[in-house]
Amino acid sequence: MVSKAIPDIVVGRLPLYLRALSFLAAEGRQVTSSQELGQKLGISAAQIRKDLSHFGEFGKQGTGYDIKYLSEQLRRILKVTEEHEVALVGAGDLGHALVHYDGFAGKGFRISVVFDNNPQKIGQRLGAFEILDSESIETIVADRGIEVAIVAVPPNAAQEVVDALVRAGVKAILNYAPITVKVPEGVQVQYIDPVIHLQRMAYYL
Amino acid sequence: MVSKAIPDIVVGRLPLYLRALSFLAAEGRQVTSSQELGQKLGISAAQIRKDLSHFGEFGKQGTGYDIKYLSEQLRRILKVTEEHEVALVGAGDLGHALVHYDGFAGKGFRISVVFDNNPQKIGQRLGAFEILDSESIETIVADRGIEVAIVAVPPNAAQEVVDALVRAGVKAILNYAPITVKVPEGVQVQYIDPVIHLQRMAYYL
DNA sequence: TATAGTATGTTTATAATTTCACAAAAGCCC
DNA sequence: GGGCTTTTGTGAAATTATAAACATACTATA
Repeated sequence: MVSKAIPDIVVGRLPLYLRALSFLAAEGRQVTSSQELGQKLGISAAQIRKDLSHFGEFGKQGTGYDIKYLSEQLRRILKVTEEHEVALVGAGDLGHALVHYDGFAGKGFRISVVFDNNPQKIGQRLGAFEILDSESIETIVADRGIEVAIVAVPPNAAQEVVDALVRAGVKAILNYAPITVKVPEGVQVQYIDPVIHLQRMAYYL
Repeated sequence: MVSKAIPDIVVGRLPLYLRALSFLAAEGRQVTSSQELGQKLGISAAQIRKDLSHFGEFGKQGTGYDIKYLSEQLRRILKVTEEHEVALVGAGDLGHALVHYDGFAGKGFRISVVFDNNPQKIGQRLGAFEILDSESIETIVADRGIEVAIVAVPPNAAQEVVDALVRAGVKAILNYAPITVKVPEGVQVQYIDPVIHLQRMAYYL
């Protein structure tokens, strides 16, 4: 395999493979195959092999993939071997849920600072965190070298928050606000909006 | 345009168009173009026109699209003109956030019943709802003819909950639990897992 | 050690998706 | 009204993605 640009769609599937491997590992399994993984994920075995082949050779013919080894390799490829610090902006219901979410553990991310612009909330505690003033995003996020942020604010505040995060040097933003935000080249945004998912399914009802 | 099977990927973009149109409408705009929409969404103008052409002709040459009219048409196509009742399973932090989320209003969905399996929570109130026993999912969801559900329970309970929802006749499930669940033909599942999105972005850091 | 059975990695073929390019229609302005 | 500009809807072309097919390598077993 020769190093070339990897299609986004391939990179997008790697976390799914990693997640499936984690579950197999949790069941005490040692080895799996592209066929088994594909079955679990609803993806063809050929596609999984092809996706992995972009990055190297991780399996053994006749046997399959060592779950622990492939997981390690995927974590390395995805750069989630160490935990990235994450700045959370928005200490509402969703922010509350995210701070208490235990699904980040061991997956490469750790919320390490929480901001809100509501004077009633600033200085209060949210889980283990003191809620900081959104005004200080630029300085604090930049000082700590945080590259990843989650935006969980109302839609009308989202662009403003994103702008501050970008100025602070954040390179990856997970946006729960249901608006498409503008960011400069080199900054990534992904969106989570339950309405979009529900509407996609409603078409087929 | 001739009626044929519409690619899923096209259907998947329609909610994005609808969302962008809603924002333009909220700004008081009357008319837009494929170019403007594309710019806002990061999608090419040609693709938007081609996507829409699967369903009919909604624009006017030289002018563009009437925002109100196109929104109506998209809502009709997506079957979100009326609000679908949604069953929410899981009254934890995430369930709490979803019940209080105001983003569903006018988008075609309304949470109308909440379940949990924790005896401490059953019978308590969550927002406007009394939390019902998950054991009663099958009867209550079926009786009310609910077709859409949101699963916000821990991963080890998700498959079981999904099975109950399927038996109750649910046809569309939005799953926040980070596992791929098995459902029979004809039942749709979409997933929301922040870790997947964060890991996708981490690759490019 | 030979044979049958598996499962990978890669090549080839097929399918799906996106982009391009342009005719036709509509608005605008003189 | 005529010419200019804009923007749609849509075939054709280009690109990208998926699936199929297969040679090779490894395991197990007799």
